[in-house]
Amino acid sequence: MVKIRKEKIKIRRIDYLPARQVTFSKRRRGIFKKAEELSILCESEVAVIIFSQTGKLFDFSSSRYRYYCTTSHRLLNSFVIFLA
Amino acid sequence: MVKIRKEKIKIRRIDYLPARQVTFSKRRRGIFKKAEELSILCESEVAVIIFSQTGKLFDFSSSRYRYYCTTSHRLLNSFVIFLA
DNA sequence: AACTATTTATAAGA
DNA sequence: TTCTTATAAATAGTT
Repeated sequence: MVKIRKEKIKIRRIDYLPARQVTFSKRRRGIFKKAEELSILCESEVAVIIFSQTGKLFDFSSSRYRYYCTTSHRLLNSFVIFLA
Repeated sequence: MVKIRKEKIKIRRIDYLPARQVTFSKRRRGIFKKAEELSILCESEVAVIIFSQTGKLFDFSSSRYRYYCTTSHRLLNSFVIFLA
């Protein structure tokens, strides 16, 4: 039996770590999907860069161009370049 | 009277320019909203970079760090940097 | 990972 | 560009 959500969630930090991790995973996939759809529907270039709280990098790019995304974990430093 | 959508849209290029522009505007806002929500809910850093078909840059970043996003319109060249 | 009621996004119009 | 509204899609909470 599935317990039902009765009201909208508040957009604030999810304190409980396991729930936060699950939401991170679900919504990250959601954004990447939206990004890909936008790029196809509107023939545009879309890139998404996400750092988890632990500094892990997740990225998506629709680019047909040369594309580079990297991170130095310790420095939480990243960059993305598109080149036509 | 609002005409009703009867079925799901296909994810393919929208040929009719005005419709493509409207969709671009709506979905761009949607992604930025999702990006902000993810960053708050999961205390993560999220950046989104979008080029319209005409090369105009739209960007969002949740970063609390130093952040830079730029484009050379003519070259369709962009980069983003996060620095902790 | 799967389920599902509810919320949210959004396509087509106005 | 903003508002409307019905439908599609995302997703929170749980299993």
